[in-house]
Amino acid sequence: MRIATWNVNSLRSRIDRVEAFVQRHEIDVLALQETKAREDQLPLMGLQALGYDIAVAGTNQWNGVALISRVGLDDVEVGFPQQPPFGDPAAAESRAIAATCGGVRIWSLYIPNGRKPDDPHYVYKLDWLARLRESADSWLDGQTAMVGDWNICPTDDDVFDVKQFAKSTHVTPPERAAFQGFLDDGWAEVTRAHAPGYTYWDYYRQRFERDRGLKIDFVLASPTLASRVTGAFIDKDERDPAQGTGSPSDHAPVVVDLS
DNA sequence: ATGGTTGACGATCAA
Repeated sequence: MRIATWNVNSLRSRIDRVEAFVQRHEIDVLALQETKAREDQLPLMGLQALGYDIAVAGTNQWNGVALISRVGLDDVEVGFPQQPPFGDPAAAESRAIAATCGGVRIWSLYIPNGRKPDDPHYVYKLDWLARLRESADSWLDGQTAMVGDWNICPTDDDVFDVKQFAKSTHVTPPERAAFQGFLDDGWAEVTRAHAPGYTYWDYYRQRFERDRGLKIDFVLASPTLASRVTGAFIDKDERDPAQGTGSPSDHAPVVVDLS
């Protein structure tokens, strides 16, 4: 089975790319983030015609997650819709959706960005991660994957220039500790060993062309699922403005193969 | 410190 995760930065504007991507790589399950639309706005007929079932969560233009599967899509669950403490409904919505696909429980996650370390959204990010970790502990026994945009660079190697991020989110010790907490609990990050390199490049300053990016998209697997991983790769072509139709997402998809 | 780019119920905000 082949699964993938992709922060698509608007599913409406990227639907042609998504359809081409799942066909090109014969993807069985695709987790999407930043879909940026309600389900009734999404042109999903093409994916359905290709044999995919679709589950969508999200109602605003910033967040939104989805799961697309051609190997079953059962027991769909929308997770962690709690309001942030400062009461910003836009930040609260639709950051997690789960389904069982081909016997694997898959969570598509869009961890809160945090904006700035002194912003209330940063507190919300850490709180959200703590809540996810609490729930995730009970999922370790199964064949479970938590995939998506974690908005954390776990190591200095995951940032093109650490000095430039001195006053930024994604690299602060509390964020890294939050990520490490999942690993301490027994989750395995299964993409890094097979697929080094960045997964995100900002749109401006020709960051992609100069390979000045971040590694923030990860697949965390429960022990039994991790033992099934045979490979992984980052589809950098999908981030290349010179390839495909229209502008690319600022993230590249990450693909993982399971035995 | 600022700017640069992209997307969306666009006249700014979020990333």
